[in-house]
Amino acid sequence: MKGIADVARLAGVSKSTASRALTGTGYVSDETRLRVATAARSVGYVPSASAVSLASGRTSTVGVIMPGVTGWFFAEVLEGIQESLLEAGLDLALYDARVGTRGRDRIFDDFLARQRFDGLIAVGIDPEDRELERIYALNRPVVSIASGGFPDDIAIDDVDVARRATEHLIGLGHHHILFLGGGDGGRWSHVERHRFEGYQATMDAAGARAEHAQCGESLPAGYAAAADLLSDLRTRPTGIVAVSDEVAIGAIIAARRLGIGVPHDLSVIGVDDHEYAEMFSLTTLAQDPRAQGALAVEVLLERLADPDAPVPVVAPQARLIVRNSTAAPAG
Amino acid sequence: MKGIADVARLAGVSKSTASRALTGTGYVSDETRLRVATAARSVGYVPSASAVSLASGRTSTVGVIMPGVTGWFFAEVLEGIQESLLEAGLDLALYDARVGTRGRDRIFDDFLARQRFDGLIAVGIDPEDRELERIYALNRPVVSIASGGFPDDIAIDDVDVARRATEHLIGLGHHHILFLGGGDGGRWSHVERHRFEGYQATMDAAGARAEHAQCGESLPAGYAAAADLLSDLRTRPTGIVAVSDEVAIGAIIAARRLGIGVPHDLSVIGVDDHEYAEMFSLTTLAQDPRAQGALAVEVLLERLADPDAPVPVVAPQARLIVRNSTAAPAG
DNA sequence: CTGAAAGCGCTTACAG
DNA sequence: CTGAAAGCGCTTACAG
Repeated sequence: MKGIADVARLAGVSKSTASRALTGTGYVSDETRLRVATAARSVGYVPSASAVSLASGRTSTVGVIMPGVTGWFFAEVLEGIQESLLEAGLDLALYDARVGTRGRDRIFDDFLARQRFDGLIAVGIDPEDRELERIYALNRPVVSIASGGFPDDIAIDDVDVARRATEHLIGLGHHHILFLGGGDGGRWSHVERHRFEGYQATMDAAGARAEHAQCGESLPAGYAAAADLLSDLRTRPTGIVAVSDEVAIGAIIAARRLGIGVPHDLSVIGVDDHEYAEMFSLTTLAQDPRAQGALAVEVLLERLADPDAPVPVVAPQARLIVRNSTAAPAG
Repeated sequence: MKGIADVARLAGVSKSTASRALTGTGYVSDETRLRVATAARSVGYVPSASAVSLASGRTSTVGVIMPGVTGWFFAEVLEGIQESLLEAGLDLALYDARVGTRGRDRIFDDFLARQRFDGLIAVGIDPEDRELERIYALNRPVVSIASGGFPDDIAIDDVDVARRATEHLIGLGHHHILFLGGGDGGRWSHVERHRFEGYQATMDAAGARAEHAQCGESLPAGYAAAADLLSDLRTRPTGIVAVSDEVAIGAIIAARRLGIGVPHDLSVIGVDDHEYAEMFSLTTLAQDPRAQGALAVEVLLERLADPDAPVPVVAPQARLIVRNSTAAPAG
């Protein structure tokens, strides 16, 4: 392990000058800078991360907290974040705070307090009050994606998205439209809640009756819930607004199993533009979670550079992609 | 920010004693230990991670390097690792080294060298020679899961797993069995290669002709490849050994679309026991990636505690789960 | 069992 | 533009 002292000696300068040359901070003559850089390269100098952190107060790492990495949205966001971070030369500390786990409590009680990061990106964590307090107590820049409780949240307008999805079905002539998603185990995430509200308001405005079937946030959950509600011919809707593409695709698979044609007998619309959306011809409101992750990094870096300058967040837009899972109702 | 000096002062001891009491290292009287602990709690003492690292040489973080977090296997492994790490009080530094990205090169060239971790877990990275060298140059404990190139890899026996899958179909009376997976874009991962070998050897032994269709490692890829190869009646196999459940499920969906009954007209067997396996009644060889992640952490911690004691790795076992995607061939 | 002192490897005012 | 010195906040021999 060669240290900065070795570099300095080799370049014939002091450690201070070597440090300034290497970090690009403070005045150094071009000639000296070059000599130091050459020396650093020739000894294979890699600064000690802990020494840099201790002396400078900066960790060069960003913390990411999310409730699991298993869902499509979270995995995509995480990759988007990671990609931008690698580009910026920053490390990523992952905190997987799945709801209801002991690990989540430990993260909020112990891990965050260690402050092994300069800033934090919170994704879809729907924090409880005490969790939010823990985060603010860090007194570090925080950027949130699709999370309740934070200002300037990076997220598509979930109310509007559900409104557009519902209007799409109404525009096709549907009246009996059901909202599938949310309320699983009595819990609603912020995202689920907002999407349901958008659906409900649109149905109200159209003079149609809102109807809800609860459902977990996964493809098998959508499958199970849809299999259930579609099996009764009398109560079967002609259209489903699904809280997400995973749920929508589960519903499509269930419908096919029951011999219910999509879109002939049943229209299904989702939100996301999931990796599988195309192969299921799913009409959906596309969002780009990877880009949201990249945006979060960008905003965080600006806040890190200047904590006082308010960085305005441009809200990501959802885009309607009409495929072949929606059509006018039969008859 | 209260430091250890504050704790020491409050407890009426020296910093050295406070440190020993807090870290549990070296002799301290029980009474002193208690007083220090109380003092630490009362001031809300949290040790500075960088100071601890610099002084002790330990980072209390584990690096995890994997080619993306998007696949089922990787996401599950990652959650298994994270859970165990949280339990052990260790941080997780994630390095997402997707094949062919600039990020991957930066990880191997720059990020790893910073050594911001005490040990590394490599998951499914199929390292090139120079990448492997970079890792060994770190001179830190490394544990690998489902990766080529490392000794003591934690993985199910992929050759054997494919053998068992193939024998399952042969035992049901199938002769025309195709292997779906691997070779996408000319690339074979170690896992794909091994599974194909197990399939091939079993077919050879049974005097049947091995047949391969290349396919990427995802559900839509399995769907597309299967849609292709199943559409020609004359060449259609009666059984498919899929490289993974995602590919197998894609194939099942494709078969259904084409009106090919599973398992009546086509048997499909996978490997994994994916989250969706049950809803597709998929016969598969189950593995538990979450447990593999936990095992990797366990092994790594032992190696960290005593780098010389060779820690034997108990290979995870795959378990055949017969569901309803496989049956005797029709006719 | 405890404390004084050195040291981990950098960065950062400060003086020149 | 450069260097000497202090300091970041701990841990760890070492002496007692």
